[in-house]
Amino acid sequence: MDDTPVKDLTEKEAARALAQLAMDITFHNARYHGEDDPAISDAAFDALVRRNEAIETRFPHLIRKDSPSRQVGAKASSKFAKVQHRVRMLSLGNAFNEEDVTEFLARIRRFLKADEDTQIALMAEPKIDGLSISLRYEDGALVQAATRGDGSEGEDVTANIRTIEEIPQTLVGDVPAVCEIRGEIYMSKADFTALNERQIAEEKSAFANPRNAAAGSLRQLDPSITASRPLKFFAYAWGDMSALPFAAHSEALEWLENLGFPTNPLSKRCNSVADLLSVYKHIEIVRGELEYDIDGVVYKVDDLALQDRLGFVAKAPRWAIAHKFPAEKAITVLLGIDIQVGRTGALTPVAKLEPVTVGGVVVSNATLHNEDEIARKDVRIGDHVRIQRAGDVIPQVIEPLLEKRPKGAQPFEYPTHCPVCGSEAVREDGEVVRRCTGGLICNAQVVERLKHFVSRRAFDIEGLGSKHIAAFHEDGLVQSPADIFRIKVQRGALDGKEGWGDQSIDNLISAIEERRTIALDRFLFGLGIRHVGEVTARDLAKAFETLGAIEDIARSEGGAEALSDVDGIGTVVAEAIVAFFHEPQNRAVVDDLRSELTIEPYKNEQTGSTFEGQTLVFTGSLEQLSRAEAKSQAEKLGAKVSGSVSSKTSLVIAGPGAGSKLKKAEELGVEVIDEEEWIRRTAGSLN
DNA sequence: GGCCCTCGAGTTCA
DNA sequence: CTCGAGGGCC
Repeated sequence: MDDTPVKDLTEKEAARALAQLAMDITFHNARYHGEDDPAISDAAFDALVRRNEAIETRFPHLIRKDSPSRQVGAKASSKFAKVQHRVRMLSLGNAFNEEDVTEFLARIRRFLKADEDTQIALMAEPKIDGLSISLRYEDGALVQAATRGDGSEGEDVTANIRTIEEIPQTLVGDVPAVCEIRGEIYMSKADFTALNERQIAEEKSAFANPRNAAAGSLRQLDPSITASRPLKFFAYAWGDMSALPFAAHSEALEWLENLGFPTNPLSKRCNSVADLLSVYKHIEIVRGELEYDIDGVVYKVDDLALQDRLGFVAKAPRWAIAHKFPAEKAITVLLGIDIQVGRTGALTPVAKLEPVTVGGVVVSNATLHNEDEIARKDVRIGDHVRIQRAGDVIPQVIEPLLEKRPKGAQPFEYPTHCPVCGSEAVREDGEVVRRCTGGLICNAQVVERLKHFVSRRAFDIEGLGSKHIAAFHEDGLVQSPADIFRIKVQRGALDGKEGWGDQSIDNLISAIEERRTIALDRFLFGLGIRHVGEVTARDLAKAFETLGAIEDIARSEGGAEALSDVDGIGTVVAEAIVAFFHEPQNRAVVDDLRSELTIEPYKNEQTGSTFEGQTLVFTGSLEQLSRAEAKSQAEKLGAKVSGSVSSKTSLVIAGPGAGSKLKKAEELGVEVIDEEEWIRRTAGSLN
């Protein structure tokens, strides 16, 4: 401990000292409470606390939010603070067999326009079954640890992470000013078993598997409990970095190791599908002997420059994939088949199962997808069925065991009417899904739409989850989405209701108020227009920028064509949008919402590029770039990519074999360039 | 007209 | 996570 007398500290030194003290005290506190051997003596610990107090007394304006003096007796905050990830935390696509892996590499080659002879190095590493975490170091000091959450926003678990021995509190040596190190927190199998024995001895409930034990341990509000749980860590990725001191994934792993982070010893560099598969097989063989659970092997393109070119698809990178081990299977009895009604009226069958443990989790429901699926598999109520957890998560019925079929078991008769509102349920030509035609008279549809409206990717109103919104609808408090924003006015209706105290009502109301201003893309997604999901909603917002513009287009003559000019929107989606905005009930809902809300126009990113705001059309074949890559480049530069040439088109990039689009561009006098020129013009602005 | 890639809409359990 | 279907290229 620095022992400069408090009175001699400059403000800057004091601030730094407080930061360090906050860290140290939290750490030692956890050690003290959680382990038999505290790292320092009680006297030394007291000295830290006293010094912290003294500095705070002298510089009250420097008291930190995470000051230990505030935390004493104040750990009751029921949740962890939210943390925005500066760089999204990824999820991965999956491969389930060798064919998928071959296809993964073929896709990469296609995208990069690399032929068979070009070697693309990849890293293969075990996929640890734990929890992803992001550790932020500033000037070498661990300042924040956040869970993955939904990938863009996680929870602050810094205090708990500080109790994990394997995670360095400081990075020594010449490291970038900002380093976000990412990896997996896990609990070893042996520690898990021991923990469960302890839990049982203390008459507490046991954890289902090491992953849950690790998750439960990390999400403790009291870091001392986390400290008592033997959590471990493997580093394998990074987020926000002020500089990248490596150019390949393999180099990154070495760098991480040199900084003192545990990295997985089974990671291996590969040059072909065959290499990848042999690593996979090896890991599969040693899997049982590893001291931690893994659920597959991750393959990543090694070269970061190539990763950068490959970019992302929705939430997953094109340059990585998880090759999953075969799912664990189990046999149980099909007790019944429930029919659920979704927000679009889709009737979905759900299998009710005799509870059974699969992959460490008790499963009692499984999806049956649709009518045809039940017929194809010929599963009947009363059958013994084989089930598995697909990708180790979602339970699914694989097949019935015919030899065990009870006598008289009848094929399942799919309902032709909605089980909720009784309206007819029909299958459109060529569609697999049977839908309730009740529309807004169907309670199930109304409730599901409301749930969608408040869901995380739409309005995301904290404290107003699907259960609450369903209850509010049941009570007649919320009929249509806009009613949510009028709850404040009727707060009396909530008074005295079970589970709603003054404080929780206040919290709910302020959470609702927070969403009274909403981004256009979230708003559009929340409306639940058929075929308009998160991505299409963003594309629409990007293309038209305001709700008014979208409504005008949709209601105008030829609106569907105008909409389908947007890349990614075709006739079916365009017509769904047009239909939505013509339907009087929907218009009423939208107008009602508009009177309650401030809808923020979409701000197209300022990239400073000359292509910003332009509409580009690629036509003909491209020789150096793949179309997908060209498109992602254009978008990176803030341009829109359209599929057809119109008066709004700013530039056409034409390759050999261009036909009608090129002709039209010439007619309209739109500038046309070739691929070479495109590459030249974009060269400086892409990194 | 067929194929590939993406997206939407459905799903479970802790 | 999976499936089906829409969009767009070839």
